[in-house]
Amino acid sequence: MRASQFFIATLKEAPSDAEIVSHQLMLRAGLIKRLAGGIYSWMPMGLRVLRKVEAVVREEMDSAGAVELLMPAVIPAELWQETSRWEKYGPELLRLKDRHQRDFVIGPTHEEVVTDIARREIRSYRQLPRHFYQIQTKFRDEIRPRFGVMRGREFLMKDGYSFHASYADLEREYCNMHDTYSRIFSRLGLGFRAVAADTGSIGGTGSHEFHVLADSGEDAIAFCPDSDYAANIELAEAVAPASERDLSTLAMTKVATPNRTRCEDVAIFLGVSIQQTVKAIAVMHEADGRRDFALLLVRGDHTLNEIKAAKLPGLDPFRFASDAEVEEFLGCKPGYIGPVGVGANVRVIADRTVAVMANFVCGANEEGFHLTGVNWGRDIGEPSLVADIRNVVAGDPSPDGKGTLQLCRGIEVGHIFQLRTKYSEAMKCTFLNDQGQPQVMEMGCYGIGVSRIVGAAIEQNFDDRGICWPVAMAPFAVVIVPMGYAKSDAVRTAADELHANLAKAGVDVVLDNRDERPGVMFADWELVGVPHRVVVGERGLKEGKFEYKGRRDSEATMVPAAEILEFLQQRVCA
RNA sequence: CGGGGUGUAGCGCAGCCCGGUAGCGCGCUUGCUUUGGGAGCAAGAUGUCGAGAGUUCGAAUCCCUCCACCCCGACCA
Repeated sequence: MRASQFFIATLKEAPSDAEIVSHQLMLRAGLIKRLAGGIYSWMPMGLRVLRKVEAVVREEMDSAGAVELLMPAVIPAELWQETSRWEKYGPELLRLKDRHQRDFVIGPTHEEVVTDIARREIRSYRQLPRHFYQIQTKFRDEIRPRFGVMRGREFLMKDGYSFHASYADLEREYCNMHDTYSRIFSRLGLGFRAVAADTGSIGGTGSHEFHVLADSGEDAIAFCPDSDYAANIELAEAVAPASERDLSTLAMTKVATPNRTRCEDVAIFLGVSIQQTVKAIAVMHEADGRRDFALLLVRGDHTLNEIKAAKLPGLDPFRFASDAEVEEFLGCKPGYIGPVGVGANVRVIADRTVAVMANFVCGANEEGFHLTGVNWGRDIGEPSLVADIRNVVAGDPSPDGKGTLQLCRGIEVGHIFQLRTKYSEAMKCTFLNDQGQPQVMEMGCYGIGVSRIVGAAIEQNFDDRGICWPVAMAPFAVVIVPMGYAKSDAVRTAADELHANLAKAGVDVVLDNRDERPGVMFADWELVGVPHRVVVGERGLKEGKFEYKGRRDSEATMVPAAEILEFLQQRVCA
C-alpha cells in the first residue's frame, strides 16, 4: 500500500468530547469519525484494524468447529414476541415500523432469529450439535453511550449460538468456547482474564465474561491472587464472617446526630469506627397490586449489591422506596432510618456481615437521632432474612477459601452463556432424539465485542506519542518512511524495492510516499501505532543499511540491506 | 429520566458578564526558501456564531422555546 493512495487523517488535537485515551487516540489517528451519539464511521485506517480483529476471531471460530452465517439486522417483532422479550427488553431495543405498520426491531442480539433457523432446519439428533456464528453490526439504544467505540450504540459483534442434544454436550461446547476465547484474546495480544459473571437479561445458567484489564474499564472484577478465582463484582460472593456474633455489652442509647445522614458522618461525629455502623436501604417490591416494603442492612462501609438483592425471594424485582414511602412505613425521613422498632409490615433483611455485628449504630427512625449499642435478639428480633447482599471489598476472603480478594477493573470484551432451554422452549425448538421422541434443544450463546476490542486494546497499549498496536491488529505491520522520496533517486528506488519485496513476501506494508517532512511522517505513524518502522535515507544507503525502529523501542538499529527482509519477517511473525 | 456543563472556521479555543455586525492557534490554498522529529517568510480562502422566536435603532452577547453533544447519577449485553 502506498500512503498517497490511502487515506490518512490525523489530528494534532483531540476533539474535546473524547474522555478516555483510546477514544482520543482513535479520533486523532483518524480511525473513526463520530456521526451521532454512540454511532461512528470506521475510516480506512480504523477499518483495517477492525478487519484484523475479525480475521482472528473468524479463524479461531472456524477451527473450533463453528460455522459462519449472516442474519438480518432488522427482525420482525413476532419472533421477539414469542420469547416475550418484545415486552421485557425495554427502551434499549430499537423498534420501528415498516410501511405496512408492521413492527420490527433492529437486532441487539440474535437468539430469536437463530433459534428460528434451528427449529426449521434441525430435525434429528444426528444433525446436532451445531454452532452458528456471525460477525454483524448490532444496535442497542444505550441510555448513555460513551467512550467512543467502547460503549457505542451501533457496534460490531461476533455472536455465536450452539445447539445440543444434551446438557453434557452443551457443557463440552462451553468449555470449547472458553478455550477458543482465550486463544483469540491471546493471539490479539491482550492482557485479559476470564471471570464468573451474572447472566443478566439474556438469561440462562452458567456464564463467564472475558475482560481486558484496564483502569478505565467499566466493570469491577474481584480476583484471588493465590488461586484461579475471579468474578465480576456483580456476582462475587461475600462469604459469611467466620466469627460468631460478639456479646452485647452496651446498652441501647438514643443519641442526637443532627444533620448526620451518612454513616461516615455519623461515625466521625460519635467517635466510632464506620465498621460499627449499619446502613439501612429502603426498597419496595410491587406485585399483584401489593406493595411490600423492606429494609436492606449493610455495614456502613459496605455498599449494596443490587443484583444480589434482586435475586432474593420476595424482592424480584425491587426498586428504591421514595422518600414519601419511607415516611409512610417508618414515620421518618431517609438518613435516620433503621431496623429498631419497625412495624410487622417491614421486612428486615440483613447482610451476612451485619447479622454478626453487636453493639452497632443505626438510625433511630426519628429525624436527627441514631441509636448506639444496638444488639440483635435483645433490642430487635433476628432479621427476617440473612443473605449476601453487599459488594465484596479488597481484603475479603476468597470464596474458594484460598486467600483474600483483590479488585481491579476490566473492559468486557467477551461473554459466554449456557442458555439451556430458555429460548428453545419458548420457541418450540425441538429435535427427534435417538428414541424418536421430540426433545427441546440445549443452547449456548457466545459473544465477542469486535469493535470494543479495538478500543480496549488501545487502553492497554499506548504511550505519549500514540497507539502501540499488538502486531495482530495493527493496520499495517511495517511502515517504510523515506527521507526525500521526491528528491533522491537512490532513496526512492530503495524504498520502492523494499516495499515491493515486503508486499511480495506477504507482509502488510505501507510506503509513506507523501513526501512530507520527516517529523510529520514520524509523528503520524507513531500516532497510528504501526509496530515496525524502516527509515530509508541517503545517510544509511551510503553504508548499505536501513534504519529499523520498533514502535516501543527507544533506539533505532541499523540493518544491512541484504538482511532487512528476513529481519522484518522475523519480527512481524514474532 | 434527574443534576451539571458546552455549542463561535475542519480541530482546539477567545469574545458573551458590560449589545455596535467576529478573532487567535493548528490545519487548508498559492509562491519562495527549507528538508532526519509536527519548518520559515509572504500572500490568501473558509463562519446560517446549534435552531427558532423575542427585546432593541442594532444581538454571538440580553430573554424565551427547542435541538445536539459532554460529564455525574439512575439504568444496562
